[in-house]
Amino acid sequence: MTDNCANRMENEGCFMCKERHADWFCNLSPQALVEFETLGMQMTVPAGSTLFFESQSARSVYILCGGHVKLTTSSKDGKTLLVRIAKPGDVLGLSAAISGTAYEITAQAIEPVQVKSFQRQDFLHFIEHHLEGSMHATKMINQEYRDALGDATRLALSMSIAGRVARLLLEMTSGIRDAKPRFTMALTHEELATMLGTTRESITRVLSELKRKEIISIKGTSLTILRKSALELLV
Amino acid sequence: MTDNCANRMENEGCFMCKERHADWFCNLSPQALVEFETLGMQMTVPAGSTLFFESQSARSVYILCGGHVKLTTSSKDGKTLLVRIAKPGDVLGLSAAISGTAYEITAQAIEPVQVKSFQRQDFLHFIEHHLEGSMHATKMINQEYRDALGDATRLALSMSIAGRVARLLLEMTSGIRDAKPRFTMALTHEELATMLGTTRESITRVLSELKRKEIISIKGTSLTILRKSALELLV
DNA sequence: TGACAGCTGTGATGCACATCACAAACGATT
DNA sequence: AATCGTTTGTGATGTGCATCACAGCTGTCA
Repeated sequence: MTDNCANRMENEGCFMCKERHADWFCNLSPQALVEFETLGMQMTVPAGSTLFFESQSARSVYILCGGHVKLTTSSKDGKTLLVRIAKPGDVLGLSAAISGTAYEITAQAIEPVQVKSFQRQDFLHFIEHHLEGSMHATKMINQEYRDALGDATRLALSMSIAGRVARLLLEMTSGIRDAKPRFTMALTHEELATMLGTTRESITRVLSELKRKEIISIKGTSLTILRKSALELLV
Repeated sequence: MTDNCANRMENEGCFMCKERHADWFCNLSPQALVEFETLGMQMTVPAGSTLFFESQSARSVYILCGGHVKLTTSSKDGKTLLVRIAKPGDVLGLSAAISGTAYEITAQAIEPVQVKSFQRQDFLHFIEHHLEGSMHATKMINQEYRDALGDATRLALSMSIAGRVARLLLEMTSGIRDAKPRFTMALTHEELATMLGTTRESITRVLSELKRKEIISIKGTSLTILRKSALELLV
Protein backbone atom coordinates (compact mmCIF):
# COMPACT_ATOMS: atom_id res chain seq x y z
CA MET A 1 0.00 0.00 0.00
CA THR A 2 3.00 2.23 0.20
CA ASP A 3 4.23 3.08 -3.24
CA ASN A 4 1.80 1.88 -5.88
CA CYS A 5 2.18 5.15 -7.73
CA ALA A 6 5.93 5.09 -7.76
CA ASN A 7 6.34 4.11 -11.38
CA ARG A 8 4.02 6.78 -12.70
CA MET A 9 4.29 10.56 -12.81
CA GLU A 10 1.37 12.54 -11.49
CA ASN A 11 -1.27 13.80 -13.92
CA GLU A 12 0.36 12.32 -16.95
CA GLY A 13 -2.92 10.94 -18.35
CA CYS A 14 -4.05 7.63 -19.73
CA PHE A 15 -1.81 7.37 -22.76
CA MET A 16 1.35 7.15 -20.75
CA CYS A 17 -0.23 5.05 -18.04
CA LYS A 18 1.58 1.73 -17.69
CA GLU A 19 -1.11 0.26 -15.45
CA ARG A 20 -3.87 -0.25 -18.00
CA HIS A 21 -4.46 -3.97 -17.66
CA ALA A 22 -6.81 -5.94 -19.86
CA ASP A 23 -9.75 -5.82 -17.51
CA TRP A 24 -9.54 -2.16 -16.59
CA PHE A 25 -12.24 0.15 -17.75
CA CYS A 26 -9.69 2.49 -19.31
CA ASN A 27 -8.25 -0.23 -21.52
CA LEU A 28 -9.93 1.22 -24.61
CA SER A 29 -9.20 1.41 -28.30
CA PRO A 30 -6.97 4.37 -29.25
CA GLN A 31 -9.86 6.37 -30.76
CA ALA A 32 -12.08 5.92 -27.73
CA LEU A 33 -9.19 6.66 -25.42
CA VAL A 34 -8.63 10.04 -27.05
CA GLU A 35 -12.15 11.15 -26.23
CA PHE A 36 -12.09 9.47 -22.84
CA GLU A 37 -8.89 11.26 -21.98
CA THR A 38 -10.37 14.70 -22.61
CA LEU A 39 -13.50 14.04 -20.54
CA GLY A 40 -11.86 13.19 -17.27
CA MET A 41 -9.71 15.17 -14.92
CA GLN A 42 -6.63 13.53 -13.50
CA MET A 43 -6.12 14.37 -9.85
CA THR A 44 -4.22 13.37 -6.73
CA VAL A 45 -6.12 13.05 -3.47
CA PRO A 46 -4.36 13.14 -0.09
CA ALA A 47 -4.74 10.35 2.44
CA GLY A 48 -7.85 10.60 4.57
CA SER A 49 -9.96 12.72 2.26
CA THR A 50 -13.30 11.49 1.05
CA LEU A 51 -14.18 11.15 -2.63
CA PHE A 52 -17.89 10.95 -1.92
CA PHE A 53 -20.33 10.18 0.86
CA GLU A 54 -23.12 7.66 1.10
CA SER A 55 -26.57 9.12 0.29
CA GLN A 56 -24.99 12.12 -1.42
CA SER A 57 -26.48 12.42 -4.90
CA ALA A 58 -24.06 11.01 -7.47
CA ARG A 59 -22.33 13.78 -9.38
CA SER A 60 -19.05 12.16 -10.40
CA VAL A 61 -17.53 8.87 -11.39
CA TYR A 62 -13.93 8.07 -10.51
CA ILE A 63 -11.43 5.70 -11.98
CA LEU A 64 -8.88 4.66 -9.44
CA CYS A 65 -5.43 4.80 -11.05
CA GLY A 66 -3.19 4.32 -8.03
CA GLY A 67 -3.54 3.75 -4.30
CA HIS A 68 -6.28 2.19 -2.19
CA VAL A 69 -9.70 3.54 -1.24
CA LYS A 70 -11.88 2.40 1.64
CA LEU A 71 -15.48 1.69 0.64
CA THR A 72 -17.94 1.63 3.51
CA THR A 73 -21.69 1.61 3.99
CA SER A 74 -23.83 2.00 7.08
CA SER A 75 -27.13 0.71 8.31
CA LYS A 76 -30.00 2.76 9.71
CA ASP A 77 -28.73 2.40 13.26
CA GLY A 78 -25.47 4.10 12.36
CA LYS A 79 -23.14 1.13 12.39
CA THR A 80 -20.57 1.13 9.62
CA LEU A 81 -19.49 -1.81 7.51
CA LEU A 82 -16.44 -2.14 5.32
CA VAL A 83 -17.59 -3.15 1.86
CA ARG A 84 -14.16 -3.55 0.36
CA ILE A 85 -10.83 -1.86 -0.24
CA ALA A 86 -10.86 -0.58 -3.82
CA LYS A 87 -7.64 -1.07 -5.74
CA PRO A 88 -6.20 0.48 -8.90
CA GLY A 89 -8.41 -0.25 -11.88
CA ASP A 90 -11.67 -0.03 -9.98
CA VAL A 91 -14.41 2.37 -11.03
CA LEU A 92 -16.01 4.19 -8.09
CA GLY A 93 -19.55 5.53 -8.09
CA LEU A 94 -20.55 3.75 -11.26
CA SER A 95 -23.64 2.09 -9.87
CA ALA A 96 -25.05 5.29 -8.46
CA ALA A 97 -24.26 7.20 -11.62
CA ILE A 98 -26.05 4.74 -13.82
CA SER A 99 -29.15 4.46 -11.69
CA GLY A 100 -29.19 8.22 -11.19
CA THR A 101 -29.54 7.85 -7.44
CA ALA A 102 -27.39 8.64 -4.44
CA TYR A 103 -24.07 6.94 -3.80
CA GLU A 104 -24.75 3.74 -1.92
CA ILE A 105 -21.33 3.76 -0.28
CA THR A 106 -18.74 6.16 1.11
CA ALA A 107 -15.31 6.26 -0.55
CA GLN A 108 -12.36 7.46 1.48
CA ALA A 109 -8.69 7.45 0.49
CA ILE A 110 -6.56 5.57 3.00
CA GLU A 111 -3.35 6.77 1.37
CA PRO A 112 -2.43 9.35 -1.27
CA VAL A 113 -4.46 8.30 -4.28
CA GLN A 114 -4.45 8.96 -8.02
CA VAL A 115 -7.88 9.15 -9.65
CA LYS A 116 -9.39 10.31 -12.89
CA SER A 117 -12.65 12.08 -12.21
CA PHE A 118 -15.61 12.44 -14.61
CA GLN A 119 -18.79 14.42 -14.46
CA ARG A 120 -21.62 11.93 -14.26
CA GLN A 121 -23.21 13.26 -17.46
CA ASP A 122 -19.99 13.05 -19.42
CA PHE A 123 -19.32 9.52 -18.29
CA LEU A 124 -22.84 8.34 -19.11
CA HIS A 125 -22.73 10.01 -22.49
CA PHE A 126 -19.44 8.28 -23.21
CA ILE A 127 -20.62 4.79 -22.37
CA GLU A 128 -23.88 5.32 -24.24
CA HIS A 129 -21.97 6.10 -27.41
CA HIS A 130 -19.13 3.62 -27.21
CA LEU A 131 -20.01 -0.01 -27.32
CA GLU A 132 -16.75 -1.05 -25.69
CA GLY A 133 -17.26 1.42 -22.86
CA SER A 134 -20.82 0.29 -22.37
CA MET A 135 -19.78 -3.33 -22.25
CA HIS A 136 -17.07 -2.55 -19.73
CA ALA A 137 -19.50 -0.63 -17.56
CA THR A 138 -22.07 -3.39 -17.56
CA LYS A 139 -19.47 -6.00 -16.75
CA MET A 140 -18.06 -3.93 -13.92
CA ILE A 141 -21.46 -3.51 -12.32
CA ASN A 142 -22.03 -7.16 -12.80
CA GLN A 143 -18.75 -7.90 -11.09
CA GLU A 144 -19.69 -5.67 -8.19
CA TYR A 145 -22.96 -7.52 -7.91
CA ARG A 146 -21.18 -10.84 -7.81
CA ASP A 147 -18.73 -9.59 -5.21
CA ALA A 148 -21.55 -8.26 -3.05
CA LEU A 149 -23.38 -11.54 -3.39
CA GLY A 150 -20.25 -13.42 -2.44
CA ASP A 151 -19.82 -11.20 0.60
CA ALA A 152 -23.40 -11.79 1.68
CA THR A 153 -22.92 -15.53 1.29
CA ARG A 154 -19.74 -15.58 3.32
CA LEU A 155 -21.19 -13.36 6.02
CA ALA A 156 -24.38 -15.36 6.34
CA LEU A 157 -22.66 -18.70 6.36
CA SER A 158 -20.76 -18.18 9.57
CA MET A 159 -17.67 -16.25 8.65
CA SER A 160 -15.91 -15.74 11.94
CA ILE A 161 -14.33 -12.51 13.14
CA ALA A 162 -10.92 -13.96 12.43
CA GLY A 163 -12.09 -14.63 8.88
CA ARG A 164 -13.15 -11.04 8.39
CA VAL A 165 -9.87 -9.71 9.70
CA ALA A 166 -8.01 -12.08 7.41
CA ARG A 167 -10.01 -10.91 4.41
CA LEU A 168 -9.28 -7.29 5.26
CA LEU A 169 -5.55 -7.88 5.61
CA LEU A 170 -5.46 -9.71 2.29
CA GLU A 171 -7.37 -6.93 0.56
CA MET A 172 -4.97 -4.37 1.96
CA THR A 173 -2.01 -6.16 0.49
CA SER A 174 -3.59 -6.85 -2.88
CA GLY A 175 -1.22 -5.60 -5.53
CA ILE A 176 1.89 -6.24 -3.47
CA ARG A 177 3.59 -9.23 -4.99
CA ASP A 178 6.08 -9.82 -2.20
CA ALA A 179 5.90 -13.23 -0.53
CA LYS A 180 5.78 -11.47 2.84
CA PRO A 181 3.88 -8.28 2.04
CA ARG A 182 4.36 -5.36 4.41
CA PHE A 183 2.31 -2.20 4.71
CA THR A 184 1.61 0.55 7.20
CA MET A 185 -1.63 0.01 9.05
CA ALA A 186 -3.13 3.49 9.24
CA LEU A 187 -6.27 2.47 11.14
CA THR A 188 -6.83 1.99 14.86
CA HIS A 189 -8.41 -1.16 16.25
CA GLU A 190 -11.49 0.91 16.94
CA GLU A 191 -11.81 1.85 13.27
CA LEU A 192 -11.13 -1.67 12.11
CA ALA A 193 -13.86 -2.89 14.44
CA THR A 194 -16.63 -0.69 13.07
CA MET A 195 -15.48 -1.45 9.55
CA LEU A 196 -15.83 -5.17 10.15
CA GLY A 197 -19.03 -4.99 12.19
CA THR A 198 -17.42 -6.16 15.40
CA THR A 199 -15.85 -4.70 18.56
CA ARG A 200 -12.52 -3.13 19.36
CA GLU A 201 -11.64 -5.86 21.86
CA SER A 202 -12.27 -8.64 19.35
CA ILE A 203 -9.91 -6.99 16.89
CA THR A 204 -7.21 -6.72 19.54
CA ARG A 205 -7.64 -10.36 20.47
CA VAL A 206 -7.63 -11.62 16.87
CA LEU A 207 -4.52 -9.64 15.97
CA SER A 208 -2.75 -10.86 19.12
CA GLU A 209 -3.68 -14.40 18.20
CA LEU A 210 -2.32 -13.94 14.66
CA LYS A 211 0.92 -12.54 16.07
CA ARG A 212 1.17 -15.40 18.56
CA LYS A 213 0.78 -17.92 15.73
CA GLU A 214 3.39 -15.98 13.74
CA ILE A 215 1.01 -15.43 10.83
CA ILE A 216 1.61 -11.70 10.97
CA SER A 217 4.08 -9.44 12.73
CA ILE A 218 3.55 -5.86 13.86
CA LYS A 219 6.29 -3.32 14.44
CA GLY A 220 4.85 0.08 15.26
CA THR A 221 2.49 0.92 12.42
CA SER A 222 4.14 -1.50 10.04
CA LEU A 223 2.37 -4.80 9.55
CA THR A 224 3.96 -7.74 7.78
CA ILE A 225 2.17 -10.85 6.62
CA LEU A 226 4.41 -13.80 7.32
CA ARG A 227 2.18 -16.64 6.17
CA LYS A 228 -0.34 -15.52 3.57
CA SER A 229 -1.68 -19.03 3.03
CA ALA A 230 -2.66 -19.30 6.69
CA LEU A 231 -4.71 -16.11 6.31
CA GLU A 232 -6.42 -17.37 3.18
CA LEU A 233 -7.41 -20.46 5.10
CA LEU A 234 -9.31 -18.36 7.62
CA VAL A 235 -11.51 -16.52 5.10
CA MET B 1 -48.36 -16.67 -3.00
CA THR B 2 -51.57 -18.55 -3.73
CA ASP B 3 -53.23 -17.12 -6.79
CA ASN B 4 -51.05 -14.51 -8.41
CA CYS B 5 -51.83 -15.98 -11.81
CA ALA B 6 -55.57 -16.11 -11.34
CA ASN B 7 -56.35 -13.08 -13.44
CA ARG B 8 -54.32 -14.28 -16.40
CA MET B 9 -54.78 -17.16 -18.79
CA GLU B 10 -51.79 -19.39 -19.36
CA ASN B 11 -49.54 -18.73 -22.33
CA GLU B 12 -51.45 -15.75 -23.57
CA GLY B 13 -48.35 -13.63 -24.14
CA CYS B 14 -47.25 -10.16 -23.19
CA PHE B 15 -49.83 -8.14 -25.07
CA MET B 16 -52.72 -9.39 -23.02
CA CYS B 17 -50.72 -9.45 -19.81
CA LYS B 18 -52.30 -7.20 -17.22
CA GLU B 19 -49.29 -7.36 -14.92
CA ARG B 20 -46.83 -5.22 -16.86
CA HIS B 21 -46.06 -2.56 -14.28
CA ALA B 22 -43.91 0.46 -14.96
CA ASP B 23 -40.71 -1.00 -13.60
CA TRP B 24 -40.97 -4.41 -15.23
CA PHE B 25 -38.53 -5.34 -17.92
CA CYS B 26 -41.36 -6.24 -20.30
CA ASN B 27 -42.94 -2.81 -20.06
CA LEU B 28 -41.72 -1.88 -23.52
CA SER B 29 -42.92 0.29 -26.38
CA PRO B 30 -45.39 -1.47 -28.72
CA GLN B 31 -42.82 -1.92 -31.49
CA ALA B 32 -40.19 -3.40 -29.18
CA LEU B 33 -42.79 -5.58 -27.55
CA VAL B 34 -43.71 -7.16 -30.88
CA GLU B 35 -40.15 -8.37 -31.38
CA PHE B 36 -39.72 -9.25 -27.74
CA GLU B 37 -42.87 -11.32 -27.82
CA THR B 38 -41.63 -13.49 -30.68
CA LEU B 39 -38.24 -14.17 -29.09
CA GLY B 40 -39.45 -15.67 -25.86
CA MET B 41 -41.36 -18.80 -25.09
CA GLN B 42 -44.17 -18.57 -22.58
CA MET B 43 -44.25 -21.56 -20.28
CA THR B 44 -45.69 -22.88 -17.07
CA VAL B 45 -43.40 -24.61 -14.61
CA PRO B 46 -44.72 -26.92 -11.89
CA ALA B 47 -43.93 -26.37 -8.23
CA GLY B 48 -40.59 -27.78 -7.14
CA SER B 49 -38.88 -27.85 -10.51
CA THR B 50 -35.67 -25.98 -11.05
CA LEU B 51 -35.23 -23.34 -13.74
CA PHE B 52 -31.45 -23.46 -13.51
CA PHE B 53 -28.66 -24.54 -11.19
CA GLU B 54 -25.76 -22.63 -9.74
CA SER B 55 -22.51 -23.09 -11.72
CA GLN B 56 -24.39 -24.37 -14.74
CA SER B 57 -23.38 -22.30 -17.76
CA ALA B 58 -26.03 -19.69 -18.51
CA ARG B 59 -28.09 -20.68 -21.53
CA SER B 60 -31.41 -18.94 -20.85
CA VAL B 61 -32.87 -15.83 -19.33
CA TYR B 62 -36.31 -15.95 -17.72
CA ILE B 63 -38.87 -13.29 -17.03
CA LEU B 64 -41.04 -14.23 -14.12
CA CYS B 65 -44.67 -13.47 -15.01
CA GLY B 66 -46.49 -15.12 -12.14
CA GLY B 67 -45.65 -17.06 -8.99
CA HIS B 68 -42.61 -17.07 -6.74
CA VAL B 69 -39.18 -18.56 -7.27
CA LYS B 70 -36.61 -19.43 -4.63
CA LEU B 71 -33.12 -18.08 -5.37
CA THR B 72 -30.32 -19.76 -3.44
CA THR B 73 -26.55 -19.89 -3.51
CA SER B 74 -24.08 -22.04 -1.68
CA SER B 75 -20.58 -21.73 -0.31
CA LYS B 76 -17.67 -24.08 -0.89
CA ASP B 77 -18.49 -26.13 2.18
CA GLY B 78 -21.91 -27.00 0.81
CA LYS B 79 -24.07 -24.82 2.99
CA THR B 80 -26.96 -23.16 1.20
CA LEU B 81 -28.16 -19.59 1.62
CA LEU B 82 -31.43 -18.07 0.51
CA VAL B 83 -30.67 -15.04 -1.62
CA ARG B 84 -34.24 -13.94 -2.09
CA ILE B 85 -37.68 -14.99 -3.22
CA ALA B 86 -38.16 -13.71 -6.75
CA LYS B 87 -41.55 -12.25 -7.51
CA PRO B 88 -43.46 -11.50 -10.72
CA GLY B 89 -41.60 -8.93 -12.78
CA ASP B 90 -38.13 -10.16 -11.87
CA VAL B 91 -35.66 -11.23 -14.53
CA LEU B 92 -33.79 -14.42 -13.65
CA GLY B 93 -30.34 -15.31 -14.93
CA LEU B 94 -29.64 -11.85 -16.33
CA SER B 95 -26.34 -11.33 -14.58
CA ALA B 96 -24.90 -14.64 -15.72
CA ALA B 97 -26.18 -14.12 -19.25
CA ILE B 98 -24.55 -10.73 -19.57
CA SER B 99 -21.21 -11.74 -18.15
CA GLY B 100 -21.28 -14.95 -20.16
CA THR B 101 -20.45 -17.04 -17.14
CA ALA B 102 -22.22 -19.66 -15.09
CA TYR B 103 -25.38 -18.92 -13.13
CA GLU B 104 -24.33 -17.61 -9.75
CA ILE B 105 -27.52 -18.83 -8.10
CA THR B 106 -30.02 -21.67 -8.26
CA ALA B 107 -33.64 -20.83 -9.18
CA GLN B 108 -36.35 -23.19 -8.03
CA ALA B 109 -40.12 -22.73 -8.34
CA ILE B 110 -41.83 -22.98 -4.97
CA GLU B 111 -45.29 -23.00 -6.58
CA PRO B 112 -46.61 -23.34 -10.13
CA VAL B 113 -44.94 -20.53 -11.99
CA GLN B 114 -45.43 -18.65 -15.25
CA VAL B 115 -42.25 -17.62 -17.02
CA LYS B 116 -41.19 -16.35 -20.41
CA SER B 117 -37.97 -18.01 -21.41
CA PHE B 118 -35.35 -16.63 -23.82
CA GLN B 119 -32.26 -18.10 -25.38
CA ARG B 120 -29.32 -16.19 -23.96
CA GLN B 121 -28.20 -15.07 -27.43
CA ASP B 122 -31.65 -13.81 -28.39
CA PHE B 123 -31.99 -11.86 -25.19
CA LEU B 124 -28.55 -10.27 -25.49
CA HIS B 125 -29.17 -9.41 -29.11
CA PHE B 126 -32.43 -7.77 -28.15
CA ILE B 127 -30.99 -5.56 -25.42
CA GLU B 128 -28.03 -4.62 -27.57
CA HIS B 129 -30.35 -3.31 -30.23
CA HIS B 130 -33.04 -1.65 -28.16
CA LEU B 131 -32.01 1.25 -26.01
CA GLU B 132 -35.01 0.88 -23.73
CA GLY B 133 -34.26 -2.80 -23.24
CA SER B 134 -30.61 -2.11 -22.58
CA MET B 135 -31.48 0.56 -20.03
CA HIS B 136 -33.90 -1.77 -18.29
CA ALA B 137 -31.30 -4.52 -18.16
CA THR B 138 -28.61 -2.29 -16.71
CA LYS B 139 -30.96 -0.92 -14.10
CA MET B 140 -32.12 -4.38 -13.11
CA ILE B 141 -28.56 -5.59 -12.58
CA ASN B 142 -27.88 -2.45 -10.67
CA GLN B 143 -30.89 -3.11 -8.50
CA GLU B 144 -29.69 -6.63 -7.85
CA TYR B 145 -26.32 -5.24 -6.85
CA ARG B 146 -27.93 -2.85 -4.43
CA ASP B 147 -30.09 -5.57 -2.95
CA ALA B 148 -27.10 -7.85 -2.52
CA LEU B 149 -25.16 -5.03 -0.89
CA GLY B 150 -28.08 -4.33 1.42
CA ASP B 151 -28.21 -8.00 2.35
CA ALA B 152 -24.51 -8.08 3.11
CA THR B 153 -24.87 -4.99 5.26
CA ARG B 154 -27.76 -6.38 7.22
CA LEU B 155 -26.10 -9.75 7.67
CA ALA B 156 -22.81 -8.30 8.82
CA LEU B 157 -24.37 -5.83 11.20
CA SER B 158 -25.87 -8.36 13.55
CA MET B 159 -29.11 -9.37 11.95
CA SER B 160 -30.48 -11.97 14.33
CA ILE B 161 -32.05 -15.25 13.31
CA ALA B 162 -35.45 -13.78 14.15
CA GLY B 163 -34.66 -10.95 11.77
CA ARG B 164 -33.85 -13.32 8.94
CA VAL B 165 -37.03 -15.28 9.48
CA ALA B 166 -39.01 -12.04 9.49
CA ARG B 167 -37.42 -10.95 6.24
CA LEU B 168 -38.26 -14.26 4.64
CA LEU B 169 -41.89 -14.15 5.74
CA LEU B 170 -42.24 -10.60 4.43
CA GLU B 171 -40.69 -11.56 1.10
CA MET B 172 -43.07 -14.48 0.81
CA THR B 173 -46.08 -12.25 1.20
CA SER B 174 -44.83 -9.50 -1.08
CA GLY B 175 -47.56 -8.82 -3.60
CA ILE B 176 -50.38 -9.75 -1.27
CA ARG B 177 -52.07 -6.54 -0.29
CA ASP B 178 -54.20 -7.96 2.51
CA ALA B 179 -53.62 -6.41 5.94
CA LYS B 180 -53.22 -9.92 7.34
CA PRO B 181 -51.60 -11.78 4.45
CA ARG B 182 -52.00 -15.55 4.40
CA PHE B 183 -50.11 -18.11 2.34
CA THR B 184 -49.31 -21.78 2.36
CA MET B 185 -45.86 -22.50 3.71
CA ALA B 186 -44.53 -25.22 1.41
CA LEU B 187 -41.16 -25.56 3.12
CA THR B 188 -40.14 -27.61 6.14
CA HIS B 189 -38.24 -26.08 9.04
CA GLU B 190 -35.22 -28.00 7.83
CA GLU B 191 -35.39 -26.31 4.42
CA LEU B 192 -35.98 -22.90 5.93
CA ALA B 193 -32.95 -23.40 8.13
CA THR B 194 -30.48 -24.10 5.33
CA MET B 195 -32.00 -21.28 3.33
CA LEU B 196 -31.34 -18.82 6.14
CA GLY B 197 -27.96 -20.18 7.15
CA THR B 198 -29.13 -21.45 10.52
CA THR B 199 -30.41 -24.66 12.13
CA ARG B 200 -33.72 -26.48 12.14
CA GLU B 201 -34.11 -26.04 15.89
CA SER B 202 -33.61 -22.30 15.74
CA ILE B 203 -36.34 -22.01 13.12
CA THR B 204 -38.71 -24.03 15.27
CA ARG B 205 -37.98 -21.85 18.26
CA VAL B 206 -38.33 -18.56 16.38
CA LEU B 207 -41.64 -19.57 14.80
CA SER B 208 -42.96 -20.73 18.18
CA GLU B 209 -41.94 -17.42 19.66
CA LEU B 210 -43.71 -15.51 16.86
CA LYS B 211 -46.85 -17.58 17.42
CA ARG B 212 -46.66 -17.03 21.17
CA LYS B 213 -46.43 -13.27 20.62
CA GLU B 214 -49.36 -13.51 18.18
CA ILE B 215 -47.36 -11.98 15.36
CA ILE B 216 -48.15 -14.93 13.10
CA SER B 217 -50.56 -17.85 13.27
CA ILE B 218 -50.09 -21.29 11.73
CA LYS B 219 -52.91 -23.69 10.88
CA GLY B 220 -51.58 -26.77 9.12
CA THR B 221 -49.61 -25.48 6.15
CA SER B 222 -51.39 -22.14 6.13
CA LEU B 223 -49.48 -19.26 7.66
CA THR B 224 -51.09 -15.92 8.43
CA ILE B 225 -49.25 -12.76 9.35
CA LEU B 226 -51.22 -11.03 12.07
CA ARG B 227 -48.98 -8.07 12.77
CA LYS B 228 -46.83 -7.16 9.78
CA SER B 229 -45.37 -4.10 11.49
CA ALA B 230 -43.97 -6.24 14.28
CA LEU B 231 -42.17 -8.36 11.69
CA GLU B 232 -40.74 -5.32 9.95
CA LEU B 233 -39.39 -4.18 13.27
CA LEU B 234 -37.32 -7.37 13.57
CA VAL B 235 -35.55 -7.06 10.22
C1' DT C 1 -55.00 -50.91 12.96
C1' DG C 2 -50.37 -50.97 13.47
C1' DA C 3 -45.88 -49.78 12.03
C1' DC C 4 -42.70 -46.83 10.11
C1' DA C 5 -40.66 -42.41 8.28
C1' DG C 6 -40.29 -37.81 8.32
C1' DC C 7 -41.50 -33.84 10.61
C1' DT C 8 -41.83 -30.75 14.95
C1' DG C 9 -41.07 -29.30 19.70
C1' DT C 10 -38.03 -28.80 23.81
C1' DG C 11 -34.35 -29.36 27.24
C1' DA C 12 -29.13 -29.54 28.29
C1' DT C 13 -24.65 -28.15 27.15
C1' DG C 14 -20.88 -25.66 24.82
C1' DC C 15 -18.72 -21.99 22.17
C1' DA C 16 -17.91 -17.56 19.98
C1' DC C 17 -18.32 -13.20 20.66
C1' DA C 18 -20.34 -8.75 22.95
C1' DT C 19 -20.08 -6.17 26.91
C1' DC C 20 -18.10 -4.25 30.99
C1' DA C 21 -14.22 -2.93 33.62
C1' DC C 22 -9.69 -1.53 34.23
C1' DA C 23 -4.72 -1.55 33.59
C1' DA C 24 -0.71 -0.79 30.73
C1' DA C 25 1.61 1.49 26.84
C1' DC C 26 2.28 5.23 23.82
C1' DG C 27 2.52 10.11 22.01
C1' DA C 28 1.94 14.78 22.28
C1' DT C 29 2.48 19.05 24.99
C1' DT C 30 4.31 21.89 28.22
C1' DA D 1 10.39 14.70 33.15
C1' DA D 2 5.57 15.19 34.43
C1' DT D 3 0.96 15.10 32.63
C1' DC D 4 -2.90 13.93 29.98
C1' DG D 5 -5.49 11.85 26.16
C1' DT D 6 -5.58 8.19 23.14
C1' DT D 7 -4.73 3.52 21.96
C1' DT D 8 -3.94 -1.24 23.18
C1' DG D 9 -4.15 -5.42 26.05
C1' DT D 10 -6.63 -8.68 29.07
C1' DG D 11 -9.72 -10.66 32.49
C1' DA D 12 -14.77 -11.59 34.06
C1' DT D 13 -19.34 -12.22 32.82
C1' DG D 14 -23.49 -12.56 29.86
C1' DT D 15 -26.05 -13.91 25.65
C1' DG D 16 -27.42 -15.89 21.30
C1' DC D 17 -27.15 -19.58 18.85
C1' DA D 18 -25.21 -24.34 17.37
C1' DT D 19 -25.16 -28.84 18.72
C1' DC D 20 -26.72 -33.04 20.78
C1' DA D 21 -30.30 -35.83 22.45
C1' DC D 22 -34.76 -37.45 22.63
C1' DA D 23 -39.77 -37.32 22.80
C1' DG D 24 -44.22 -36.29 20.68
C1' DC D 25 -46.82 -35.81 16.26
C1' DT D 26 -48.59 -36.58 11.50
C1' DG D 27 -49.20 -38.84 7.39
C1' DT D 28 -48.71 -43.05 4.64
C1' DC D 29 -48.80 -47.64 3.33
C1' DA D 30 -49.77 -52.39 4.24
